[in-house]
Amino acid sequence: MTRAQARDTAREILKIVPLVMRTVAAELRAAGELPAPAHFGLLTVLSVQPRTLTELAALQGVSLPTMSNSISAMVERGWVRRTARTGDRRVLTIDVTPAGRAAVERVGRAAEGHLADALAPLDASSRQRLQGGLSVLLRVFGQAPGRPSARSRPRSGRTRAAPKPP
Amino acid sequence: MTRAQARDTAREILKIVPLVMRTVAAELRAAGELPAPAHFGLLTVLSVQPRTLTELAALQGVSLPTMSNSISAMVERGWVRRTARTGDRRVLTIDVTPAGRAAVERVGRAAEGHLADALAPLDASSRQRLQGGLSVLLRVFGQAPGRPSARSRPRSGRTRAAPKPP
DNA sequence: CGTGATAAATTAGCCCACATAACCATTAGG
DNA sequence: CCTAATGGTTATGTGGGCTAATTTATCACG
Repeated sequence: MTRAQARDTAREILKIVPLVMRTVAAELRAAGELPAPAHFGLLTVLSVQPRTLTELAALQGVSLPTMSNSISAMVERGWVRRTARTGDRRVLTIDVTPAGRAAVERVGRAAEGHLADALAPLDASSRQRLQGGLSVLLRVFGQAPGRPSARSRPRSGRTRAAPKPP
Repeated sequence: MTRAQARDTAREILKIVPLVMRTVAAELRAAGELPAPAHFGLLTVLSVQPRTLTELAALQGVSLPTMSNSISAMVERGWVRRTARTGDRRVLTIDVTPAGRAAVERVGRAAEGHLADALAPLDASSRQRLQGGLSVLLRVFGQAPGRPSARSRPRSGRTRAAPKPP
């Protein structure tokens, strides 16, 4: 892809993606599935197999605190569980509950119901173009590129002022 | 498009679009262009021609208060201006300042720079699929569907009975 | 020509997603 | 042991989105 093509495509993405995002979010909101837009991908990932928090954060391209908070919210909704099933007691394994699987089903159907009206009039050619484009997007953005920073705090070890004896 | 196809596509969109959104937002944030993801489309729309707040809200598919706040933020950044140039003194016309046009240029270039690395390895076929898919998305989500928002408040003149029950 | 409905925009109050910085708890290794 | 590294959580801030309520201006009409 040439530079000029990359630029045009970048601008297209900047223009279109937020629009799609808002539309989908609004539809889910209207369907009473408030907290879905960001949690849906998470649930589908976890449906494949349980993961640790760090894995999830890397897969979704968000920071660890963000993922921790998202998981907390989903735990409160009863969609996932935090369990410590490895030998290392630091790591938590997140897995989906039956309620979580049901939620994926439900949100998927809600989204379908609302998007179908917009998508239905597409002819076969357009549908193929859309799905082809989506698959390319998945390949390009598939797993959180570009945030190599995460784990490299200097932290000179002198931070410990008041130790806390239990 | 069949029902089943619509459902699959809807799920794809739910899975991919937030990913793309986050990635792009993170890149712009890292580039020091914090407030861009949602404002970029706005600036490009306004670059074509000035608009009123209500028009903008409808075009972008957001509520009027949201648009008002976004515009306020952009006014503070010096990217757009609010002027009252119509006969109707209720309506404000929003137009882009030279600084706003420069910002579009700059953000476009920043996004290009960061997306180019991801997009460049695509072959011609993938690029065409991507752009084809984007154009379909634009057609489908092009202008805020779904929010007919039939504001049918049960009108009752000046009733102000219980505004804030704690 | 008032008066009440409607329309355009703003303000106030809330929620969610994301980020950093700082912290606690555990493990690894000299 | 003691120190560094690793996995998660808490604290705090920012921004975009919403609804409800308010303000200001225009319009329809008896």
